[in-house]
Amino acid sequence: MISLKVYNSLTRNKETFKPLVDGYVGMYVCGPTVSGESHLGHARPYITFDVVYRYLTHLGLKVRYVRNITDAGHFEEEGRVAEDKIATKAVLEKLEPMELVQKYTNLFHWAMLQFNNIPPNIEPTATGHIVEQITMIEKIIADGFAYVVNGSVYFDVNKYHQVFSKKGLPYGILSGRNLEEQLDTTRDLDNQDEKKNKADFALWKKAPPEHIMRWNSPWGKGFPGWHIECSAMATKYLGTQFDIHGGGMDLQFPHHECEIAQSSVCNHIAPVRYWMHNNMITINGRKMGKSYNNVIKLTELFDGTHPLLAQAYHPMTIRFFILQSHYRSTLDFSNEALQASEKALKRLWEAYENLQKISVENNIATDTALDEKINKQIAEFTTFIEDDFNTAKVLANMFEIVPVINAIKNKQLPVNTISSKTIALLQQQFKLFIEDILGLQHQAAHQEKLAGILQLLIDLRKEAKAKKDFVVSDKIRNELAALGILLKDEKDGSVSWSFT
RNA sequence: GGUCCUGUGGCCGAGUGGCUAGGCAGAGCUCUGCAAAAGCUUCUACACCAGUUCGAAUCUGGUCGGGACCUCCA
Repeated sequence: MISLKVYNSLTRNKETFKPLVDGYVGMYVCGPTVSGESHLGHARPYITFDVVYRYLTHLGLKVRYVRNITDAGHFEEEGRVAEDKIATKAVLEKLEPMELVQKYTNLFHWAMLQFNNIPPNIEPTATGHIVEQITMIEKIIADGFAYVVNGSVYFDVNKYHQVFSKKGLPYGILSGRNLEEQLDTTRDLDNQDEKKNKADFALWKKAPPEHIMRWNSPWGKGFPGWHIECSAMATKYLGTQFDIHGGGMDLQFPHHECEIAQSSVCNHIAPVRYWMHNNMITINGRKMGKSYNNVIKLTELFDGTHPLLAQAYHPMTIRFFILQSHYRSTLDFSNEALQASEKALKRLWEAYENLQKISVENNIATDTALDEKINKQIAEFTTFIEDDFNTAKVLANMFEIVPVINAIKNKQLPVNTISSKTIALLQQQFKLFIEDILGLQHQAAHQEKLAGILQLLIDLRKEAKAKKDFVVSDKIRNELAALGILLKDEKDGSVSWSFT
């Protein structure tokens, strides 16, 4: 029996999670558009849903986690004919579109690895599923919910709304919008004229001659519309209805709303049971996004090259920073906040390492009140994570336990203050939550420090050699060798080192 | 114009009717050759106004501020 509660954007309620098929979970998360580098904002959904994936897996569920790669940019730019984002940039950078796509896909994968995100089980690409998308569009046309104009195909939102409202699936069910109330942003665009109604959205777009990415279709050469890829790939790999669909809140409308419409027409069933949306990362209170020109790229974050950054931040610091807030709240970025996270994570990690070193004997607690309190706090790890993944509260509880761990380690508290049973439980639960569920990992940032330490030893050895104190110089070299570090006196007088 | 979210102490950020959030920063103490670390103690809060209530940061109404979406966007 699962007692996990998740907030469902569709019902705007926390609901007890119940998989469609006992023991299995289908989860689809909107992946990146690989037309550029990922920024801090992008880190959030993938870390958030990584924790979701990890926790569901921990519950013993067999999760199929699908996260797409959008490698066919397709959107409209104001005042111009439809054009392909990726193709445009490719020209600027003098790259093949697929070369560009590969470059940013690789970079994305690298960043995900840095964050210790577990790769999805299936990572389908939009360009690899053109056939499925065309098939889906054909079905929608056959059912009368889409129309062809001049080589493009549009979804008939009004008709959908009329027919599917009766089935409890009005257009706007997810985002809570009324078609009539929307701001009229229609401008004098060629392709806007093609639409019967301004709310209609493209399923397939005719490719203008300069458009590099193009595929044959029953309607001529073109490329898929904005929203169809996710519907096609989710259906293919997770079935006509699946458990969880995740993504950023900014995708709720129109992207996810359109997915519901397309899939409902095609498969005669609403596609998703639980819609989960993470909130935005803001900077000076404003959403981080390309259009606001306020993004901090992940590479800039990791090496500290952005003007707003006082230093480089380790990916684990970013992960921790994100997990310290609830995923449905906005999270405001600042240098100060990241520095706080860096220190906090260090404190947590050191306590965790100290904890694992405490040897468990067979004590009975001398302070039963404290012992009980800690047991309660451990139990709450589960309570909190099951309350819509409240990672902030899980971490807060851990920090409440940290002083006790440190005090025992420093012998400021005797080890038998709390029972050995409690210590063993602590060791096990800290490991489970910190490493397995929150996915925090030991920082590899020590590498730089190690280099500094070795340089110091090399300098000390050099001084000893200069004084012909070979006892000391040999001691340094030999003991380092015993530790697996080889010092090499180069011909030019410099000293290098390597691991043996 | 519509839909929705939000306003917590120096900073970040939990919390949704009574009970310590937590982290970072600040102060004091203990420990300490010095420093650091660590432990203990501690100061700054719940935008404003009104209402409901025995009791509100938490519910209701209003005011003001910030934001998201309605266009690609995590």
